[in-house]
Amino acid sequence: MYVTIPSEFDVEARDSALPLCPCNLTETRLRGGAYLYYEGDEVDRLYQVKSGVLRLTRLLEDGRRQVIAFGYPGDIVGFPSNGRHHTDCEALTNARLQPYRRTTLENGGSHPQLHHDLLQAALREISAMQDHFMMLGRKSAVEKVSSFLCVLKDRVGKPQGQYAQVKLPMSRADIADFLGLTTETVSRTFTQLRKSKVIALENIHTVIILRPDALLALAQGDNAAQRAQAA
Amino acid sequence: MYVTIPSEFDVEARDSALPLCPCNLTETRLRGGAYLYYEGDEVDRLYQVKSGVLRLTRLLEDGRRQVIAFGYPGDIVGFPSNGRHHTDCEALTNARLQPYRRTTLENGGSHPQLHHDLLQAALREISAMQDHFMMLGRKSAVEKVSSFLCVLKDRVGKPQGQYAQVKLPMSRADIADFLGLTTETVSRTFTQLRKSKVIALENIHTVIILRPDALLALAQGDNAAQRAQAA
DNA sequence: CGGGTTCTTGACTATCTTCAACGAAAGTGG
DNA sequence: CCACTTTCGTTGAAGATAGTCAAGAACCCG
Repeated sequence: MYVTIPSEFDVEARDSALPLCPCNLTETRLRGGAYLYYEGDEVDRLYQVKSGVLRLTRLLEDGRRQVIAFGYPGDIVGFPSNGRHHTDCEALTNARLQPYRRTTLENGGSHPQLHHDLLQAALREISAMQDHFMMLGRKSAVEKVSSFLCVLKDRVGKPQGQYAQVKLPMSRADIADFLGLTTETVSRTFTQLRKSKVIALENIHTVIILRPDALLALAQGDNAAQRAQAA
Repeated sequence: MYVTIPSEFDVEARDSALPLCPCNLTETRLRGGAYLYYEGDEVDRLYQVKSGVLRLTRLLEDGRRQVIAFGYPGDIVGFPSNGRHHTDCEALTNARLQPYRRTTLENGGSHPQLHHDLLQAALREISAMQDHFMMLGRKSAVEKVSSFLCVLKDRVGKPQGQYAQVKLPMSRADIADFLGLTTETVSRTFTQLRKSKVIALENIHTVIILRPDALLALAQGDNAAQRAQAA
């Protein structure tokens, strides 16, 4: 999952559910905290998340970390480059995964439909990552955090009374490393959104979206919304 | 082209030259300043850059811009998502391009080898973009600019006496929008590198790399290098 | 319950941006 | 070809945003 602003051109083709799966392999299960693969590992399988949440990370020698993506249900993780994984992948919660052979992606073979679908998933991945560039390069802390919550609301928000509830299985540090911020800034931004009644925190890992419209405005850098909120 | 730190795992498979091309279509030529496609256009062809430099951009409603990538010789641009382009693409210089049919990427058809190569290019694109995330999210201005120059030196640097020369066909604003900075910061960082004799500017669009080792150290956030340079 | 981790908050600082001015370069039209 | 205009790049000063360092609170887990 990347933080993408659904563009006008995608409205048609939103993959709301999980397609794929004329399955050749049986489901993989992973416990929260377990690693699915490490950077440098030879790629044997790709996986589509069926339930649970994964976290893909890369490290710099000096310890700086970037969370590349979170893997939510429907997402496909493990695309190879030169046959290898280029991130670490950890399960943040218990997770169920549908594996696909790397050869199905790369050669197709006996599964032309699946081959095609995996390729399309890779292409959508490229486009989604481009959106994420915009976020990392050009958005403020408030915009980043608000965008993040908006995307999660749309993808995995659950109705909770008249509001939407979003569970955050990842730590503040994970969110920070995903958005290019520090944990302190993420924490402060949550506080700020909470104080301005845009969200509420049911507990540390559960957010209630009180004013989705305001959150969206903040996500898109609406300056009026920023000022109203500061007051 | 993204700013990627060539990882230890890629050393094997560096595609130094341009492979591909068991060509089905004839070369396209583009004048500097001309657009190859716009965001939202239906994708008909992908293109491999044979000469010249392209610039891929996305815009936000409020005018903020992100340069997604520069297309240098060997790079492939125009990967579709849901059949459409998700960036604008402009030629920064006159350019020659090898077109490939979108159907060759998506269906293969009569060109299985080409189909495979295009797919591999898409997968390498994903990995390179992941590197670039790290840059946008976690690097300082000096690290970003130094990394950028290092990558260009390795990809398109020309020997100039005992030094390497790098041409920058793009504007400072393009570099800034690529690295997530402002033009002022890019300009100041160039000045800083110039004053510390790591680089020299032959003219505004031509950089001489005087101390590649120092540049690399700065690119990787070597703090000793930073301090030495500040002094 | 206790110890360790994670989250929040505060005070301070650094980095980068913003705003503004100026000079250099490049494009335009007589 | 030269003057004029416009764009682009550089520099300075001031300000804002996010980062750092540090401490305390909340949470988690055995």
